[in-house]
Amino acid sequence: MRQALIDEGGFRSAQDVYGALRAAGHKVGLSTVYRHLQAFSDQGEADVIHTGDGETTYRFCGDSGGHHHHLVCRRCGRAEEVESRSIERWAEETAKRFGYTDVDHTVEVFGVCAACAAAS
Amino acid sequence: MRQALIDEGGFRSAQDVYGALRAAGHKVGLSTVYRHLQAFSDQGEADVIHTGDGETTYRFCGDSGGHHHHLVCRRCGRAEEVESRSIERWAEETAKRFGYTDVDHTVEVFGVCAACAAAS
DNA sequence: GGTAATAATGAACATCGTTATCACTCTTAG
DNA sequence: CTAAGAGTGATAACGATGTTCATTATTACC
Repeated sequence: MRQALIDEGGFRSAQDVYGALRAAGHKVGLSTVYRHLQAFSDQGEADVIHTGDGETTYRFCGDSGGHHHHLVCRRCGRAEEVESRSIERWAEETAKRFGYTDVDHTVEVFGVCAACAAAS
Repeated sequence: MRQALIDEGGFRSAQDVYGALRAAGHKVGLSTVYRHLQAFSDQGEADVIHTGDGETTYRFCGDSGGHHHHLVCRRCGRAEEVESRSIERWAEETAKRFGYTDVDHTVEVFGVCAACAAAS
């Protein structure tokens, strides 16, 4: 199961993973997929991105615990882990300037990867 | 209706707006609220943020068309419009470095505003 | 090995936000 | 006044996710 998500490589929705597993012949329930995906996310083993259309997508992430963001291909879901100290600093500083505390932030960059661009 | 969203001040879900209108005595349907909110968003009159728990929140935004991000209070929904040329530059540059095109990005900062922090 | 306790599973159902239907009303043009 | 068109809202439909619970797999202990 863990392997399934790893194999997918990019950000995938629960239903995607479920479909892939079923297609591969595994008899697995949707509930189980959701459960595991959430567990992975809770343990920091997987990164989560909420797409604009209400889907939650997961991706196995080696750098557990490390704070980072993603550059995601909106066609195939492939993602690069990116990091920027300056972004973190900017967020902190901006929040402080307006008197906000307990700060958190989401930063995701979407685009079309070279492979997908070539394919079209 | 437009006024209702303006009055709310911060990011509010369709259901919130619906509730506020009903509470104010207006007889309005949920469908209509959704329709208008989406229309505002389409016309760029309102900004949209998808919260982590699958809700879509809207906020009336003066700076129509201008690209900006938000510093949002996760308690009361109040929001400050923030802007950072450096963030835009970083996103562009990062995408280019990995060969991604047709780039877009979401940047939202969440925290607890001074008022809400004081209230607790 | 055998057995009891425990955890994991998955089918069906519940929920929640959102969207589509469609009859009805309100407005506008003639 | 009347007919056409737009807007409205109650309700049903929908898709993603969460929960329930009986069944199955696993582990611990004898």
